[in-house]
Amino acid sequence: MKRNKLFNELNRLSFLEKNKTVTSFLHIGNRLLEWYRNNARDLPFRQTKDPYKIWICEIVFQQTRINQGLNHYNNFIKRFPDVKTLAEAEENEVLLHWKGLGYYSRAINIHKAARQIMNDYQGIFPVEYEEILKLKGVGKYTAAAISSICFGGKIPAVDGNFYRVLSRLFADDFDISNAKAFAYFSELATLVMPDNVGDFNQAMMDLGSEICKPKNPLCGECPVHEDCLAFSLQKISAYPVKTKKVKAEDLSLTYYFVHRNGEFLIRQRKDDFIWKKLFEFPSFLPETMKTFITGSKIISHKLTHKNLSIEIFNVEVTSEKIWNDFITENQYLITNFEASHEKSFPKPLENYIQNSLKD
DNA sequence: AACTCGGGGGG
DNA sequence: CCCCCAGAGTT
Repeated sequence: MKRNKLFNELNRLSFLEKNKTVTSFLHIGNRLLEWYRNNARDLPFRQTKDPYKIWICEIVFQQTRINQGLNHYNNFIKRFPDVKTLAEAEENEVLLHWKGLGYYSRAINIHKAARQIMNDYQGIFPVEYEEILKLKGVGKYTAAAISSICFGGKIPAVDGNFYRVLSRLFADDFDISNAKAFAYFSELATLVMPDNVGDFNQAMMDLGSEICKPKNPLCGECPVHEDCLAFSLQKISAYPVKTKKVKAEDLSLTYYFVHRNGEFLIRQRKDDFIWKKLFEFPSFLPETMKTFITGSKIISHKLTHKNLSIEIFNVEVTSEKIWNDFITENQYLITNFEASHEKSFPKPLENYIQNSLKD
């Protein structure tokens, strides 16, 4: 049997092996469905099965809380209502709509995938899980979500919510930072999963975010707390188990806010490292221009794996020749405060530009 | 299999 | 200060 094979492979005594008399947990999934029918969050992508909209919302909300991404999702759909519109747009405009949302490769990949759908699938969103999986930026979770919600696919959309809910339900100490966690909890999910997988997947998301929260879960309001082993053991806070910790490293950046008559210089980043293809200020200034520096400001900014210290020098260029030479030699772009709204900047630079207007 | 990619919010 | 979030791509 596939399940036992997986557990043996992992050399681990599962909850199921300790409780061989229990053969099915389907009633849990059914109770979640009933709860979902009465308690589903009212979200703009809940009234549709349009695979385009479900796809966009799944990408937007990867590693992103609903409240943080909701405006971005609505604006994105408003500007790019369908695959064709998105595919025909410029990459920079897609990035602009991602401004401030983070993980910018999502915007680059979403644009590539739109062109994939136009070129490889004649503009028709692929129906099969294996085909959906081929789209740039679409992994196993997102493919399962789209497949189940839009096309009746029977695949659990295992994400952080699944890890948390299932590990608590079964008081399962499988390490979610283990590379096999996805396979393991996918298998566990199938034991609970009813026939309506699309609603089940969304029910698990809502339960995870509204009830079975990482901290201070509302077990008293949980529709399945009577089936929850961690709850009955009063060990909720012990799950999920996660051993791997990533430490943030320190990183210093230097920028020069080079401006003259209300215009300032920018350039576009590469698609590697941080802030892929976002715009930034020059990070180098020749000796001859350093006499134009009038001051500097240090900004602290935290990323998930980096503590940034960004020093931004204010450079007010009073010589038109030096200004023009600097631009042509380095191929910088010229913008101003108004036009800069049309480009996507890293958050700390976006804030700097906003503040520079007040001065 | 491990590492990397943002920004925001909560305790 | 640390943790987490509707994960995926790269090495």
